[in-house]
Amino acid sequence: MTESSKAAGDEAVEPGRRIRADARRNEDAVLEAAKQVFAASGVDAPVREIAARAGVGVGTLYRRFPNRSDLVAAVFRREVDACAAEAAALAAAHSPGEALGLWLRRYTRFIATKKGLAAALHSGDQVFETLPAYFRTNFEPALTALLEAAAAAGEIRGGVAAYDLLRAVGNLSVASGEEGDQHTQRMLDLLIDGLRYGAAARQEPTVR
Amino acid sequence: MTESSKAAGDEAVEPGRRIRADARRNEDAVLEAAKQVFAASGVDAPVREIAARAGVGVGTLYRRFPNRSDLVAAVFRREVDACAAEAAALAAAHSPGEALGLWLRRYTRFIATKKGLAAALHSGDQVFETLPAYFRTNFEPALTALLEAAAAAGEIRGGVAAYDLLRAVGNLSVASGEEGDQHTQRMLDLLIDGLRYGAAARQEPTVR
Amino acid sequence: MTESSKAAGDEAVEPGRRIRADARRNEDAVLEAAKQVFAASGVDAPVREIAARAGVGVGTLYRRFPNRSDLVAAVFRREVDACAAEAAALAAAHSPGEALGLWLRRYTRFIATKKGLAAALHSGDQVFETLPAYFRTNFEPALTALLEAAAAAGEIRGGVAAYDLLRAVGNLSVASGEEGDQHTQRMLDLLIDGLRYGAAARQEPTVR
Amino acid sequence: MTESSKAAGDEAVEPGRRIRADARRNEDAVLEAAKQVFAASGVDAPVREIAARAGVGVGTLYRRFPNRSDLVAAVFRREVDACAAEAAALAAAHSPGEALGLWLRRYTRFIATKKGLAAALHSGDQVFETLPAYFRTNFEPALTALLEAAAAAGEIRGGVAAYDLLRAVGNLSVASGEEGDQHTQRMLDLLIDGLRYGAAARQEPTVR
DNA sequence: GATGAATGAGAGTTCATTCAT
DNA sequence: GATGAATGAACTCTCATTCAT
Repeated sequence: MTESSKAAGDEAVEPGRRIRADARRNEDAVLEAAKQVFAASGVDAPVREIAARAGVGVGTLYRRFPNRSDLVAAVFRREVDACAAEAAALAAAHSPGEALGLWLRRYTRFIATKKGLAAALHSGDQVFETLPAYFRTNFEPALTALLEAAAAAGEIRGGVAAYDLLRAVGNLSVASGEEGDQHTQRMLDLLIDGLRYGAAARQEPTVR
Repeated sequence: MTESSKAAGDEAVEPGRRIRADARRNEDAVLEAAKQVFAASGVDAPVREIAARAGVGVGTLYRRFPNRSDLVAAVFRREVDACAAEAAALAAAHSPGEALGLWLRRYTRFIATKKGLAAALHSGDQVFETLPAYFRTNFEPALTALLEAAAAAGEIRGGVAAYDLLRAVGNLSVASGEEGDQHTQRMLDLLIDGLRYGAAARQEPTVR
Repeated sequence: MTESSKAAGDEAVEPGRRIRADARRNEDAVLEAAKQVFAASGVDAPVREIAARAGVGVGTLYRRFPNRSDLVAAVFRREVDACAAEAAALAAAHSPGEALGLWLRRYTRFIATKKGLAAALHSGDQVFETLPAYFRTNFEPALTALLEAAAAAGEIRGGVAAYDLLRAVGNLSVASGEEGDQHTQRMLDLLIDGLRYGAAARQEPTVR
Repeated sequence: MTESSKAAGDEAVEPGRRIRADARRNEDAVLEAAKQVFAASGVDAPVREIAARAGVGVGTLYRRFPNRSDLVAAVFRREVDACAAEAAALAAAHSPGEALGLWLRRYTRFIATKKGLAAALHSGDQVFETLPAYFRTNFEPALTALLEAAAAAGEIRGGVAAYDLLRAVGNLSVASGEEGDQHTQRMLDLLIDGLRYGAAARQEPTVR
């Protein structure tokens, strides 16, 4: 691992700085706790509950996330990162078609969580404005890679725009809230079947 | 005791009852106020705000709606009633095709409000459990009537399930939240055009 | 006592209103408690402490005094009222000279309390802007009456401006903070002696 | 263990001691920062603000000043020292009369700051009990020297007690808070003029 | 020794809910 | 019955103080 990679996120800039061990641990704990609490009680859950679950004092939480929106945004980004990162992992461990299907299911679960944040995201808070772009910037390339691999392998048809699929699956997930996950799964399966349909016929380079 | 016909709704019947006039007035005022406040500030809005807008004391509000969920459910039902009732009115005043289009737009506005209640509806509160059934019981017949009339007039194709359409339009409305009403309108127009397509050809009994 | 006197402060405007019995009692209790707590712990004392001493919930306190400055101003006015009102009482019960001396001592104690509010009064809060005028409007006539009576009785010289004396005594009280009340008393006695000096020479017009 | 002479003033003397340079620097920085912050935000200003302005960690501040009162007292003493020290400097650089006037103005500014500390000084904290004596011990000789020099030069009358003048000017400054510095200046000028009055005539030994 | 991350008591403030009038 | 004053639990947020690094 060369120095050039990774760069200096926001530390290591000064040589004397370290201490980060426990600080980093705490930040992780807070984000994980916040994710869980947000999912269980909504983004308006008491700060204390998050702090308690993370095993830190409220002061620690406030130090890192002065506003609730900062915390919400951080949780959102963290989940986007985690979900997007799985695309590569799945691609490495499964056939292109399987990887695509598995990741879309994974993405479905991400959306389920995001639903909880929806109200907050539309609150007009400055902090949230960059989130949609973050969403697209991370998910579009990840899904595009999966789609292209599957298309190249002849497992699905080509010519499907990643963003369209992201939105479609997203809407599906949101809309089926009342029936729960099963409905979403059924619709998702249908969609994937749709992608598969005609895959052979379009084996040849597709021009759209 | 001749005044036994005092109606039966869900109270009265006994002779001693009167006061109904202002009591009913208060209840109406509270529901109307709650609808507005819920739309503006969400279902977690302060009770006081609702009471103030309704021009009653908080005590009065609590007397009729001991729990917030009672009030939320009552508002929901009231809006379902109002929206469903308009179907007949529109059918009487317009051509079948127009009536259908106008009512679907009206229904779209209902959904917009309902969106605000969504979070609460999924809170697990007992009071909310009967709401989906109430929704379907009222809307399905109303829309079915409109559809059948329009089909009979040859303005749209037949064979469309009212519930499917209710859900489809509902999902459309919810999913397009980010782009706003315009998006919903465009999609709704498209849908209605779809219904119109092939109307003539299917004039004869459709076999599916 | 005729109806015309006293007028309707801020109630009785509508016939149906009363309830005020306990509300008034609470307001008095809060003001009295605030006076004591401000004196003991300064105007930044915890709201809870004041509420507890008054025997009311914090909500009650907030209901009447949404901002701390509202409470501070109310306490100030209440003390001005009380102190000014004593002038007439003392005049009725004592000789003009005695009444003057006793009231100035009373005023000295008022200033001692006001000292605690001084910092707050200069905070720039809008609510405090009318206070100096309130101070002068109430105290100047009260002291003027005492001075004129004493001068008319030949007990002190005439020609002393009430406002000058108010400020002089005020400064005296403030400035002697370190030595405490005794110093203030000595200086006040001196001042009163000064008023008496030459009274005889001006005796002429005196009719007792 | 030959370093038994651990002691003397209150540190140093022993060979092992060093670090003094930066330790002293830190203490100075803290006191200077505290002076500014106290003046700007009062003596209840957050510790962090002082530490930040001083460029040290809060831990360092607490090491040297375990209690806030220690810091307040240290600032007070430091300002007394600084103000008193200027007397000699001014005497060396100006005529006796000028030096006196300049120093009294300087003292006026000291009082202005002290006003901010007044509330704290009366808090009953043990640490503050020695402060009045410290005040007098340092200022009285300094002003006495200035007065005597000016009297000897025939620029002012003799027989004025330094302490009386210190109190008089102090009270003037405090009492004129509402009108601001201009009032204080005018009164101070008047006072100095008063000292000058009759200076020549009293050149000879004054009998009081 | 210096640093600043962590802690948590405590203060302000809101608002659901009760209950005297 | 209606009203709204009173209550106090619950929340957010700040900051003095401690202590691991």
